[in-house]
Amino acid sequence: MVSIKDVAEHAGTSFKTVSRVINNDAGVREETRERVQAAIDALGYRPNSAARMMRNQKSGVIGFISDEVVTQPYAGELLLGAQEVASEHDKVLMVVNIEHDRKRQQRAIDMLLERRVEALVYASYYHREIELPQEMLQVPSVLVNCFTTEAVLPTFVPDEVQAGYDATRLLIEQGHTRIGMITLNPQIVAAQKRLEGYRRALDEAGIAFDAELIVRGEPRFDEPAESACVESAVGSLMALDKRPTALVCGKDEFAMQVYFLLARFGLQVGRDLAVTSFDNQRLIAPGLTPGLTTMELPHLEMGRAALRCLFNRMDDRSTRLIPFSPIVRESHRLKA
Amino acid sequence: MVSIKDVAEHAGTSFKTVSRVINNDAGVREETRERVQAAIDALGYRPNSAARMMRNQKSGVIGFISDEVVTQPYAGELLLGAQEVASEHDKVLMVVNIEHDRKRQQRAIDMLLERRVEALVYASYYHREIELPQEMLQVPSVLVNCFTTEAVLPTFVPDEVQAGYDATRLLIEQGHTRIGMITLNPQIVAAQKRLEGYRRALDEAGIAFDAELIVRGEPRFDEPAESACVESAVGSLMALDKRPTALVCGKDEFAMQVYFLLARFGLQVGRDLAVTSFDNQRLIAPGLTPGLTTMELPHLEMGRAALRCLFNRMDDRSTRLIPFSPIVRESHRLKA
DNA sequence: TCGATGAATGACAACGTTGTCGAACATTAA
DNA sequence: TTAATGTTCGACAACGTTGTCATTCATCGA
Repeated sequence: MVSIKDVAEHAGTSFKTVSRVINNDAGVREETRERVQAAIDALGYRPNSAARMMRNQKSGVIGFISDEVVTQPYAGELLLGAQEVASEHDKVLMVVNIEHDRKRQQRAIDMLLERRVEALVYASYYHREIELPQEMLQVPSVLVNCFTTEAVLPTFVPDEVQAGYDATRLLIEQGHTRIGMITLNPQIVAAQKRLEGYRRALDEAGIAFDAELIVRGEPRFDEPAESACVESAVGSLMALDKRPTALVCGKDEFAMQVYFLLARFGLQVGRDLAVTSFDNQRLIAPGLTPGLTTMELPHLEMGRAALRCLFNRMDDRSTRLIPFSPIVRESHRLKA
Repeated sequence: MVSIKDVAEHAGTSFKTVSRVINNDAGVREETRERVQAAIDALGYRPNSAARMMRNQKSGVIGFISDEVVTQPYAGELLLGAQEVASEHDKVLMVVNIEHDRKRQQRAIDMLLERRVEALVYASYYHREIELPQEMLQVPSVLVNCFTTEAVLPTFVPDEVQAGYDATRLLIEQGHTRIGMITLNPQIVAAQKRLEGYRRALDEAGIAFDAELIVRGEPRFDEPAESACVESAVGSLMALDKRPTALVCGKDEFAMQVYFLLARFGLQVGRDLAVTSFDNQRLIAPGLTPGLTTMELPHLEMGRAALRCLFNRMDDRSTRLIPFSPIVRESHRLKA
């Protein structure tokens, strides 16, 4: 590889002068600068970042550890937001997908620390508690879409309670009082907190909570995977004496299935049942008829916020709740 | 940061001996090795990869340039396959999303070359022709899911013709002879080649091609975005004197809409119309009833194959067609 | 003509590592 | 005992860069 010395020889200067030129340092005669620049272009010289890193003791790299952010639909936005802010600060992300694997996680962290990352981001694709790799305390770090029992790092998570509240409010405002909910696996944070938001919205509106209206759309971690879960959930709601007139779905996939399942009862979303949901999956939500009103997870914004935090050195250990965006289409209101 | 010299001092040896220990070089007395190891652990020493890179003239990094692989649903699998093979060879990927932006692309390439990547991967999220950044010829490179007019690099793309053929075959084998097709934007490769495969399957089965059965599900690049495109496509198919009994959909999203739209005509997928499609979007295909039979894009395999090619130094400029996987569910056959 | 001043440039060390070579020491054979 | 051999270890240079300091050279005022 061509080095600063080769350029110097070609330009007939000392290599230090070349260094000055590539760093735009003052104190180089214009004529010399041009001569050096010509040599750089002629030889196709590129500064060696490894050498720079050694001198400057800075890598310019931020480590991004994710369980499966990259492979999960829409969650990649998180990465996108992070990349955007990083590159504004002339940093690059080094992304490693560890796939929930302990060994890979350790290897990833070792590798990143050996590369002298200036900071670490740990991102989960779904909101959950994690066991913090202790090495993360050695460099400025943030958690995104995940958290630890005791808050030891700046943490950015979606505001699930608010989202549950908003999704329910949209229906209440349309006059509904019998509002069903198809929940996610109750062991995950989103399921619990969104239900909490749902109850808060009912309370506030003076609507009594009815446990019959809460049904599960997916199995618990310890239960066998079951494809018909949403089907039986919808079935049990429809079997009620007083059927719900509106439904909050735990995710857009549930909503999609609801659109289909309703047909069995001669019902239609948007005519007989109002629906809201969570995620705003681009593949599903806009393509349904009527378009699905859904709460979009703030992935992009979490990615951005986390990196801004790193650059602002706000290592205050606090947990920031990032709001969902309501994507209002038609499914939450009924047409006569 | 603690260096090899600090460790040496702590262990009472020369720093060269420490180097030998961390590299597992022969010729270190067991007792010395243990003493050094203890010092390493005590000080929390980690080798500085920048210094190693300088000495060894190797970065251990492979650059991965993508337009939007990360943000697009399922296409992240491509990245996953690449990462898998890379890490088998003790290399790390440095991923940069350039979002179809010329400047970002240039910045990304400069950055990667300055970091002395050992190879470059250029991946597009949808199969298309690209303009090759000339700098890619400076290091071993491969193209994934994209290609150049003149083949100058090893290229890995999905076998669209075969997929079109297979998707159609599945229906022909069920006895269908009136097979409609909802195509993607005809300006993209997938649309053209899959249609070619469709025609080949018909020819082979002795079924006459009928242009009326080919309708467009999405606008061309130069047309305004239109959400009702699939709707009118299905409408025109249903208005035919001889309606098709089977349908090949350009993507799972089309299929999803078809499931809904059919209801307007009192028809049902799986009873009145057999359907196949492309992509196997995890969010959609398994959740439809009946389950959608669809051709899965070989993203994972393309990622793997591309990196294997890099490691095998097979820079033969040839184009490798990677086969789709037929994901057979129920939608391609009709129940009485 | 001289020293003083400032601008332009170069010599050198250092960053942390590994390859090369030689030195020190122990062991073996004669 | 001596020489030969092998084992263990350290001194030194080099990788490509930038910061520090010194040197060269032209210019200027006295």
